[in-house]
Amino acid sequence: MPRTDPIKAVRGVRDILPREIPYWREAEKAARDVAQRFGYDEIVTPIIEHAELIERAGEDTDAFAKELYKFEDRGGRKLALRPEATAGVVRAYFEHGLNQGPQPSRLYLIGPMFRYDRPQKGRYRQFFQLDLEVIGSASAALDAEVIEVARNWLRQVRLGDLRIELNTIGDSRCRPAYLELLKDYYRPLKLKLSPDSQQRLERNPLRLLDSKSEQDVPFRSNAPRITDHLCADCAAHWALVRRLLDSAGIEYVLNPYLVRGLDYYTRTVFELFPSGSSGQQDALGGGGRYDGLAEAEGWPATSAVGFASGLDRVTELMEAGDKRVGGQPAADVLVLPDGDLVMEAAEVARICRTVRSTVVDYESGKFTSKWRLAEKVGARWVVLMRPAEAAKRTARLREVASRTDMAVSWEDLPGKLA
RNA sequence: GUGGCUAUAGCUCAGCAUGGCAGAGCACCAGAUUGUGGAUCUGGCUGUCGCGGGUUCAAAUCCCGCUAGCCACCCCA
Repeated sequence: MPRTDPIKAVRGVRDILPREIPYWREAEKAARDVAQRFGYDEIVTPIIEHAELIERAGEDTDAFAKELYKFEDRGGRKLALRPEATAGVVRAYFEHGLNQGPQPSRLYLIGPMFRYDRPQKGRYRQFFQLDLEVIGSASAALDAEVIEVARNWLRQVRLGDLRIELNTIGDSRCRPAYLELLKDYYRPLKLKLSPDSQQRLERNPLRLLDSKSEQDVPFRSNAPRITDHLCADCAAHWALVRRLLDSAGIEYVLNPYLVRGLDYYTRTVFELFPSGSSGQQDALGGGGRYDGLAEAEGWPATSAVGFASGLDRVTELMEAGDKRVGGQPAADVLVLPDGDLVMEAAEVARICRTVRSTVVDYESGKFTSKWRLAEKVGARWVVLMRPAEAAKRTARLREVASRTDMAVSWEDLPGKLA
């Protein structure tokens, strides 16, 4: 028989091992707690959507062209694995008439997203996001609220030491004129720009502002700023968002070079970073207002604002910052039979389990060395069973920390352990 | 998608330049010892050396291809 290769995980996806699970649980619980306190309802949408739903949002960006998991199902439908939550949530909002209820709808979603990207640490092809969306209101107060929810969540998972970067990118009334100004500024400099930026100049000039290339950086400080060219409504909105954040005691830094990749974004954009970091790939999350998306997807024009955060990175930082040694105990009680006491040990474990989590070490082996296992399991008590005692339905109960040791009848174990 | 680095035991890695018996620490298993305990000592197990091909008497080592991970870029909806 030829040997077959063992089948490994698909490129770019990963297993979340038991050691990491407590952080995921904690992050999710904190998200639900905070979201619910602000009146957000959970929504679950499918992982697969019509490819067109996703593609409408950003037709000619690289991201959608190259990084979308796209396939045909057996019925010939062109489908995609969702690369983000917003498009699906907005679809569901209209499709099920949430737009007919009280406005706005405050929604949150936790789940896996998929992008066919070249993998790196913290960048997986399947990754998990917490997503918040407030659909059906243009109020600046909601821009600030979403930021506050995001910040409170990160605080609750001990990542509250944040730098919140904030900017506005105008709307369909004032941005086109600004983009022309920006192009006019950069065109004479074109040959001095990086090759990437030369390409972006006509197609997506906003991205020149957040280029990381050393060639490009010197020119941007003299570039026109959107904040000097906002229409009256956008300027008022922008001022109000900042006032609301100020009065909420939320600190932020204005970053005139913070932009978002897609056209449907309007007005407020923001990103949250751990305070120490500077790299853009360290972002814990980001979001903004997207008053143009609903219309791009064929629904009535509807204002909305949202936030998304990668749970993979958040849980990674939670774990890195966790001073506690060792994991959660897997069980409180370890039953340790000495010799052939399988039936008896199972019965004693069943008794202990009425009050405490309990495991039995059924493996035969040197009795004395089994103490190590008690430590590894994190047990607080060990129940020692020897044949002579077992015959009388008694055992020795030892408390690991205090090293106390007493003879106990099986029936008294729950009382002692409680 | 582009460029670079890497892949050897469950984990962290040495060995590779200059081809010649597959190694260490940790972990695991067993034994001894410590008042039945985390320490110490002794012994042991664990390898398609990422995969495939080539060169060679001989390949973990050199060459080519592939796969995967990591770093930077790109992207970040």
